Amino acid sequence: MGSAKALRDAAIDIAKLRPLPASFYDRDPRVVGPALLGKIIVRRRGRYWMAGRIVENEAYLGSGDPAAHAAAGRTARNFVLFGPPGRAYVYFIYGNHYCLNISCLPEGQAGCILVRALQPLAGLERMARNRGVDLRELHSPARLRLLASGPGRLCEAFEITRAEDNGRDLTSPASGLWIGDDRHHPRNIGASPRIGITKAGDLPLRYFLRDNPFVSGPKAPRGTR
DNA sequence: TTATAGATTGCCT
DNA sequence: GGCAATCTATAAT
Repeated sequence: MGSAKALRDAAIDIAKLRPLPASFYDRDPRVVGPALLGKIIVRRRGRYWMAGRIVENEAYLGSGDPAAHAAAGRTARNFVLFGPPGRAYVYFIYGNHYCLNISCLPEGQAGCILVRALQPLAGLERMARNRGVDLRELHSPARLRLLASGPGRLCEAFEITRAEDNGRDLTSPASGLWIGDDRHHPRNIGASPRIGITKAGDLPLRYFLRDNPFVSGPKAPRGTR
């Protein structure tokens, strides 16, 4: 199968991956967002594992960003945002979906990156099972986009939940959910307003890889700049 | 191919 | 009680 070959190819790359240190995230989200494009999220579940390249994300600032969950201050829901950098902030939305964020800035300062879309690299069969996608249709580009193109979709594909993953340290492979640097530095980064928010909708804080087919949205990336 | 509504839970006011 | 950093099915073009 082609997907089996893709898994083997990706396995070689994953072995070389080095986890991004906490210092990587200890910066302004507007810096971390573009820097995270091209980086690889790895999920290990026992002897199974999955990996995907970050192709789209959004920056949320602390105070001064009315669209951020941290805008109203620290609560039981968002306390991870005020903790150390490089931790998973997972929240539940619209009664159906989880979304994965990564805390930025030093402890005491809120700010994060919302991961919006991944390009599946390894473990495609398990992602397909998690997402209810027919394994026999994974050769179709349109079907592949259903795996992890969208913040809710990628959490379902990677088995990310608030109960299990909120607060998880993403800088250590031992945690089973971490982000690696393959030293691939993409060019051609686009920016646009953030998706699905009602406040501060004009700020261009959404970052994506231009021309990458796994960026979320009906077809082409909405907005450019 | 695009537009619209419905689902469904938990957080915050 | 209202609403949300979404996704899917269904309808209409």
